[in-house]
Amino acid sequence: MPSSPRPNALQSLPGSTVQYVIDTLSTRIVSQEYAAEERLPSERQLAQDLGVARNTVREALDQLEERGMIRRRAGSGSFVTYDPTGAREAISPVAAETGPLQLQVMRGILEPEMVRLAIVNMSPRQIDDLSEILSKMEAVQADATAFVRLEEEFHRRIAEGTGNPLLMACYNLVIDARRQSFRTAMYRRHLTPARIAEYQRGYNGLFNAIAARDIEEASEFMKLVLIQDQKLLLQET
Amino acid sequence: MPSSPRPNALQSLPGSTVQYVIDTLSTRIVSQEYAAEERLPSERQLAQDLGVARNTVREALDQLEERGMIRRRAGSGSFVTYDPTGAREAISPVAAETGPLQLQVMRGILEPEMVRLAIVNMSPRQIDDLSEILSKMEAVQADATAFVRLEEEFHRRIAEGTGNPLLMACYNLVIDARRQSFRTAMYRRHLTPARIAEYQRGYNGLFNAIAARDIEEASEFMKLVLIQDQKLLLQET
DNA sequence: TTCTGGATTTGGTTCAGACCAAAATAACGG
DNA sequence: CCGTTATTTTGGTCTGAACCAAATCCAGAA
Repeated sequence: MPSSPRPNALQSLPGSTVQYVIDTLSTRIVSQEYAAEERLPSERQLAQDLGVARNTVREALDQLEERGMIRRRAGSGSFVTYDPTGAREAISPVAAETGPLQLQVMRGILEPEMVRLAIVNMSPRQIDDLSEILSKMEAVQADATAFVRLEEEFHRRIAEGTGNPLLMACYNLVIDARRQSFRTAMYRRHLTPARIAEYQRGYNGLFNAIAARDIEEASEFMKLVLIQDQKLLLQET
Repeated sequence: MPSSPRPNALQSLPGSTVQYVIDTLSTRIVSQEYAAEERLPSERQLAQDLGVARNTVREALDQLEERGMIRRRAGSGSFVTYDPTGAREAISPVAAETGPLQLQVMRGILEPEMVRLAIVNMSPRQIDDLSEILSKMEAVQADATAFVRLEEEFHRRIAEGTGNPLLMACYNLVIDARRQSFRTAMYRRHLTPARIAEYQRGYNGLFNAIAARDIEEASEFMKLVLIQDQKLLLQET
């Protein structure tokens, strides 16, 4: 019985059948028929329900995944990652497929060298700007989200301080991935006031080293912050 | 008759069979086995030649199309749109404003670490592919442009070997900048056959170190190639 | 020769089925 | 009650086949 539960989708539409599945599913997601962060039916189930082949469902899910509406885990299922209520920022495809560990690896490569370059290139004015960011960071008590935003800005300023456009472009990708990681992995859960204070000490030391143009010290502090991030990462199961 | 011209691809590799087709075709394109702007064999033909299903060939072509290496016209065929001479490729804004020195700095940061990661992540198949590129590089006598293209492909494969999408994305920016730099600075002026031979020795050592999974050795060879590039750079006024 | 119309080739889409590997779940033994 | 093992579920990949529509090719008519 391969007949036709579905009226007809084989007409007129651009890339018709797959598009039909995409439209159907994305509508259900946006309308929260499939709630955020919850599982949607298995591919085989969807194929049967919609009266199409599993292949077709897969292709539709591929595109939804690229759009950042769902996330898939082999053996587990497909999950909605679309938050209709919240700030909907476009996530780059790279960020989406970068895991927390891969992010840490990349940061471990870039950041220590980046701060070295920044130190020998930053103008006093840029350092002043940095200190302003630091002040705001030190004012934060418990607002994890605000703190992470400021961290991001702090890092971005350091990248700018290198004066290397290629490095800045690369680091922007890293920042995107980091923001994405923060959203999905829910760092904030573990970013307690005590830990924030710990980070503040790290960044304070980092800034002082930069202001003093102490390259090795700054590089070490940069690694320290990275290690703190890693600890936070390991807190999660 | 559907048997196996190709040894076996059904093992272990991440997305293996499709990847095999992608690698095979992109290598042929880069090495100009399929000349620029010319037709490549039909999907059905390729499927038969490579011993895979047409579906698989299609998926590979999809990705090559996304990379901008080919263009397809229904009823007509698939055509190479990759110009190894670099005549009219869109240069990213970053590449445009990145200087040769800044490029070298960035490569110095990324490449030695990249090859480390690649060594512990590359599958034997990926290493085989790498050796194939190397062979083509060693066959080059005096064609500087072709050699640089192959270098680029060699590096790209190493970046892919890390399995880190974020790193790959970053390194793609580096490659763009490098290509741009090559065009403007006219490396080829100084890329004499003698120097090409020098590079070939460097890459040969690099590959052997990778194949032997000798991390430190590989990292050193990677730096060596970089230094050779720097020398070439200094030749220019 | 030129034009026209069908046959052929080529990419585009969908289907149905098979097998794999990772994850989750159930069953079992301590 | 917990830990371990077997089973099932789920996404991931590949195959082979069929049909469509756009381009192209080619033979026959004007």
